[in-house]
Order: sequence, then C-alpha cells, then structure tokens
Amino acid sequence: MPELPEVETVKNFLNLHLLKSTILWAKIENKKLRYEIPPQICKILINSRITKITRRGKYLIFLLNNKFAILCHLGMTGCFRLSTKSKKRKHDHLFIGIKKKQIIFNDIRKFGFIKLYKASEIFTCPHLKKIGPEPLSENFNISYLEKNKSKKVSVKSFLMNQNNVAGLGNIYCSEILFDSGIHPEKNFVKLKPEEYEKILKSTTKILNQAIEKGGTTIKDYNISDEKIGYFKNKLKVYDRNGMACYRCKKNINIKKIFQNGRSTFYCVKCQK
DNA sequence: AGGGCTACCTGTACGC
DNA sequence: TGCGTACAGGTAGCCC
Repeated sequence: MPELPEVETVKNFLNLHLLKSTILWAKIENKKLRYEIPPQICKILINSRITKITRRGKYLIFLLNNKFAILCHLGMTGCFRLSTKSKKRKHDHLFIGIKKKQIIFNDIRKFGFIKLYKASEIFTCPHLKKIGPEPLSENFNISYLEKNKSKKVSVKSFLMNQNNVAGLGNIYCSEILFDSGIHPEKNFVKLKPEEYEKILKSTTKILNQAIEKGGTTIKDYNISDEKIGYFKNKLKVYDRNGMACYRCKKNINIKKIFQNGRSTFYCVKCQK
C-alpha cells in the first residue's frame, strides 16, 4: 500500500486534522509491531501538541511541542483512521485522543512501527541517516545519478533501494520504468544520459499525478471516509500481466517477472 | 563493501 | 465447504 504518494496523502490528512490539537489521552492496544511500541509513549503524548507532521521517504515524522518526535513507518498495511466513535477494530495498535475524536493506528501485518526520539535526534536516527534524496527534490538530478554509476544492479533494484532514492516502492518503480520506456532488468551503469533524463522526468510526472489522486489503493486501504486512493485507475503496467499495453496496443505484451523476490511488470515491446 | 535472500505477519484468492 | 499454497504495496539483517 504505502509508497511516497500514499504516505504524502496520509501526512496531509493528519496535518489537516491533528495540527495544534492537544492530546488528551493515549492508549496502546497492541504493542506488537515490527518494533514494540515504546511504553512511555503515552505519557509523552498526553498534554502535548503536534506542531508539525512531515514526511521523509516513506517515513512519517510527528514533531511534538515537548522536544520529542515520533517516527512512524506504515510497513505494508499500516494506516491511520480518524474516528468519533470508540469502537475497536481488529489489528488496532495505538489510540491517540484529541477533543471529541481519536486517531487510531491499525496494522494487519505488523510490518509498520512507531518509535520515539528526541526531536533533535530524529533526522539523524539510523532509519533516516542513510536514505537517499527525495525524488521530487532538486537533489535527485542527473549528476546524482551519474555519480552512482558504480552501482552494479538493475535499474529497478537501484530505484527500489531507499539509500539511492527515498520513497519509491514496487508499484511506482514499475510505473516509472514503463513511462521511461526502460527495461527494468537493464543494468543501471549501462544507462545513457538521455535515459537518466527520462527516469527523472517520469519520476516527477508519475509521483505528482499519484499525489494529486491521493495515492494508490489496491486492497481496502483508506483513511476514515476521505476520498483518496484513486491513482489505481491510472496504473499503466502494475498488476496487468498478460494484458495489452496501453502504449503499443499490441496484445499480451505486459509481462510479469521477479526481481529480488518482488514482482515487476513491463511491456516487452515498449521497454528496451 | 555491497548485493541478494529470507524472515517478519495476516489476509485473500485460487486450485483441487 | 475446506484445505493447502502462493502472493501481497514494507524493511532489516544475515550471508556471500
């Protein structure tokens, strides 16, 4: 579910509803996630205010007005919902109460996590220290890609690695490479300058379109009743194995392969 | 050092 | 209907 556009959407949603609200209560319902939810988190949250929620790659960062910060990763199935009712759902992990409503972190597969840091240390924590540039920032540019020419990996593996560029995942890598017309198994070092340019251009285009649509929903992922996740209708290759390519219109040109244990979709005619 | 593979966990879809 | 298997958008830590 959550790659950069989805996390960006969640961030915007949380900022809209939680900013400047005082947290009145907090409760850990199920501490078990990728890492155990720190037990002292409730005490630190209560009576604090969220000054800002930001995003770095696929990570959410909650800055509090008490010199603490919370780092959150949604994993595969993590999501936040806002509710005025106190009804619990299966796989709810953390409840945060604000005036008349509560925000709830739910995660079916428990690959997500919620960690606590001092605000001054959060951006240098092990999770964020080594990750690559934001793909929509000016730091993700042609000279950055050229500098990384030593990387002996396929272009898809390169884009998937968070230390190379932060926030791209399995869906958007397939989509970006389809848009670029580049074969996902092509060695990154063998790309020509014009192919680097294509990747940069397609990355900006695809991510901006997806953010505009509120991200991609494939399963039943949603936030509260917000109308988000409509990028699914815009996917050109992902999950289209054995179907006709939208670009070359030939039959059965979309193929599914596996790279590093993950599925990749591409057009055998359009991507070289 | 830097890649590749596997584990982590639950739900769903599909074949028999 | 039920059971077994494969697969699902994530990272991290091990192994080579």
